[in-house]
Amino acid sequence: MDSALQPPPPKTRRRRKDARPAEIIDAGLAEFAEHGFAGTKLEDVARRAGIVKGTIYRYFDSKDALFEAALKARLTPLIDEVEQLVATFPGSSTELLRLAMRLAYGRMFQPDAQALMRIIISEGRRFPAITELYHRETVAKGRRMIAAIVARGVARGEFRAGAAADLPIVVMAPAIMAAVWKMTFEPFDPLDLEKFAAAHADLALDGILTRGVTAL
Amino acid sequence: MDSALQPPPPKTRRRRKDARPAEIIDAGLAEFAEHGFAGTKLEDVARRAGIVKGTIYRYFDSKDALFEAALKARLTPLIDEVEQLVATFPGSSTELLRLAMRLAYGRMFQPDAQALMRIIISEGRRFPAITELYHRETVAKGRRMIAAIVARGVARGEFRAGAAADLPIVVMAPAIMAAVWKMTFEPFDPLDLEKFAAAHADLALDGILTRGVTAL
DNA sequence: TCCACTAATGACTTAAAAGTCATTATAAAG
DNA sequence: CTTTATAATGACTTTTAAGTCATTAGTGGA
Repeated sequence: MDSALQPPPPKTRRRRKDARPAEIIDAGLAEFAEHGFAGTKLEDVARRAGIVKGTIYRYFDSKDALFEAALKARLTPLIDEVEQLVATFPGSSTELLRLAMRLAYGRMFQPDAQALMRIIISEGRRFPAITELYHRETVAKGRRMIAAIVARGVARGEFRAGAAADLPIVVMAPAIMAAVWKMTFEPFDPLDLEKFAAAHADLALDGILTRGVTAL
Repeated sequence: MDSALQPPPPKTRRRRKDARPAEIIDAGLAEFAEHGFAGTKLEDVARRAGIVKGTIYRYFDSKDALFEAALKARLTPLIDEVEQLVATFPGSSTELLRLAMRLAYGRMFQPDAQALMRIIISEGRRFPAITELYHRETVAKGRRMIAAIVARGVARGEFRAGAAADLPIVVMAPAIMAAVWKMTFEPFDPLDLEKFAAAHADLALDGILTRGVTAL
């Protein structure tokens, strides 16, 4: 059932200079996500990539080098155009926020994004340069995006000002918790992403929408 | 400046049969939190505990055994009485929710609790039994507590029913994100806990409170 | 004060995984 | 078809850290 999917590994040697690095990186990312940096064996990475350990060293100088290369290669920066979108979006801020949340959920739960996140959380402290890069290209941009959306909503009178509007990251926070939950407790206490995203939107919107009358 | 705080390690051997295990566990927990399971060297644990590697084996059979013992020893279960509290609390559900949030923030950001959390997130997949224990004693109880509070609020007409009330964990989610944030991005983008907790309460409450009139 | 028990030591063995390199075999060029 | 360059191999060395144990020395009891 497993071997039926992959083409059975060719018995003959193959020289594939330009396909190798990406394959090694894929294999490495998967192993690093599963076992952490220290727990990953290059022999396992090699096996997963269908090669032999020595071959890795033709393309990467060391385990460290592979680790950095893998993360850098698979780190997809948030496109800056998202900010453009916020500036030119025609609809209501509620629609815009919902759109942003859909984008966030659609993206954060991709296997690759999850692997990256897990690695950053687990190993980030030991690789500050990479954490900083990840933060700059992903986290900070996401934060700015939410801030822009909330600011727009407040400016147009659709969202109320207040503590949440001052620290807009709190609006997206549940999505991040969901990601962490999935990578940790999913086997024991699975989380229904659809329902969760709905609950998140429900909570966030009714917390941030202006209303005619405020109770209490 | 470092050596001024600790009493300088005694040059003479000391026999301290009953103090050792806890000291080794403390040292181990710190090292595991910092370097992960595979990345932790028992020699470093020993140095941190002011002993020598061999001594660890007098008290623990293996690295694995120390790891499990350390986590189990420092895992403080949420007390079941919290549910009692919910049942007998005299004030409004808003007050009760705020109280629960204060408890959660007060507890989750203790160094020990943070270390535990970081280890569970990083290593949990490889130690399912411990993850399950952590989930049962901490996560599930916390979840039940929030659910009880929200249910009470809905029953008393203070909180509105809806998606968020159906999945009450979303109400606490931002606190968990804050914990993850602190353990990962604090050096690059520090998070002001006071402000964050306020923003969280602001968002959550205004999302969950019933109101006379609902806009849009 | 001395003895006996055992906590603690540190030098040791073992295991495992990182990293190296001479050899082999593939593919592309002539 | 042959040659040449080099990607790939796998057996190798080195390094690192887990785990062992005979020896040493604190400590509580006689």
